[in-house]
Amino acid sequence: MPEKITETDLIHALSGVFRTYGYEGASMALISQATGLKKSSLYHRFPDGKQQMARAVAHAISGGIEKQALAPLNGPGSPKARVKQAAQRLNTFYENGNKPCALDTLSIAGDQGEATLAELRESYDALIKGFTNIAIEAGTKPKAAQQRAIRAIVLIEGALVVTRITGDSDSFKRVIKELPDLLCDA
Amino acid sequence: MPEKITETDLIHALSGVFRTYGYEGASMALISQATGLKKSSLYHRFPDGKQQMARAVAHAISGGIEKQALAPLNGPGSPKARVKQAAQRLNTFYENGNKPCALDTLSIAGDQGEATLAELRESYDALIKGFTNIAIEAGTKPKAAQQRAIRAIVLIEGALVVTRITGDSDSFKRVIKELPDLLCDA
DNA sequence: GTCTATAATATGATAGAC
DNA sequence: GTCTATCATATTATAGAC
Repeated sequence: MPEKITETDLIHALSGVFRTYGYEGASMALISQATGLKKSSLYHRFPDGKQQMARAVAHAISGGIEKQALAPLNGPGSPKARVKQAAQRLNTFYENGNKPCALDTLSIAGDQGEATLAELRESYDALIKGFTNIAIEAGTKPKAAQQRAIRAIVLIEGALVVTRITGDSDSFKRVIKELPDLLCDA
Repeated sequence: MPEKITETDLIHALSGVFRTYGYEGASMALISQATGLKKSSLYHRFPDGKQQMARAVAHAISGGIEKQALAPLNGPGSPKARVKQAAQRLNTFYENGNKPCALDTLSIAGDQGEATLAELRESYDALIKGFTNIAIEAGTKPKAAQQRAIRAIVLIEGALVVTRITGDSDSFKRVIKELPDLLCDA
């Protein structure tokens, strides 16, 4: 008797496929393989098909960034120590730079739909917000703090692209390492 | 009577489609529309089909980066002034940050083939080489110069991703503006 | 909730006329 | 060199059994 796969595991598997192959590259065949569910079962869970799956992934990521990756930013310790912890979680989330970011691969022109793109923008905003606040707390003026936050995301996304091209995750490791100073130093 | 479209125009149109939609998203229908050639005509020019088209685009870009975008780096003027000119050409090439980079969209997992990926890596190497040399000429030690070059590419690629997500090209403009100092300052 | 089977369409690719 | 017409396959999606 087939068991019901949990929503969490399902979204995680979907996330892996969409992040790795992008929206157009993530065929139902690949998705079926990655989730262990037949196509018809996937349509039972997501009646609107691939677009709804991508939307769910983007939504889960936007929530996960706030509640998982950036959680340490609101915890105890100095701002720099908290950024260090968040950076480590980001490092895990991106598998040392070897797993693409959905903000990149899912935002490429295609049929993913405006709702998914809106969710991606929310993820971006959540990151900006988290990074900006910690930079402010570390003593940077709001406007400059936001510039630092944007710069942090630019560096993360760029390093992930470079890692994908070169196969060398050094630049990503470097960005993760520099993140605390980038956001908190005077 | 149908005229023969030039190789240059053809590659340029192909480049636009692949950069915008990625390899999987660049369907033959889209390619046909963008080039003005029917699918069979495209197969006449590229007997190996889509993979060969992507390869040709990646190859043209790797050549174009050296001979077009980075040409000012070997011209007259101070290192910083030369970088400024190259940055302007890159700004044009990326259409103020609104056109994706092939290194990003064409490197996403799919059927593009190893040859295309190898060409992308050559493009990356050409950029690294050009940026590293000018940084050395500006007085930076080779090892540090290469780190600056990598950082420059990370920033460019990251800013293009952020611009695609937000629709705001400010971060890309900023990177273009900062490029001379980034590569040449002490 | 998952499955097998099937449908309708889009896809990459080819044959042959002009 | 480009075209129309066609092919085989892969694609997204649905119907209905268990």
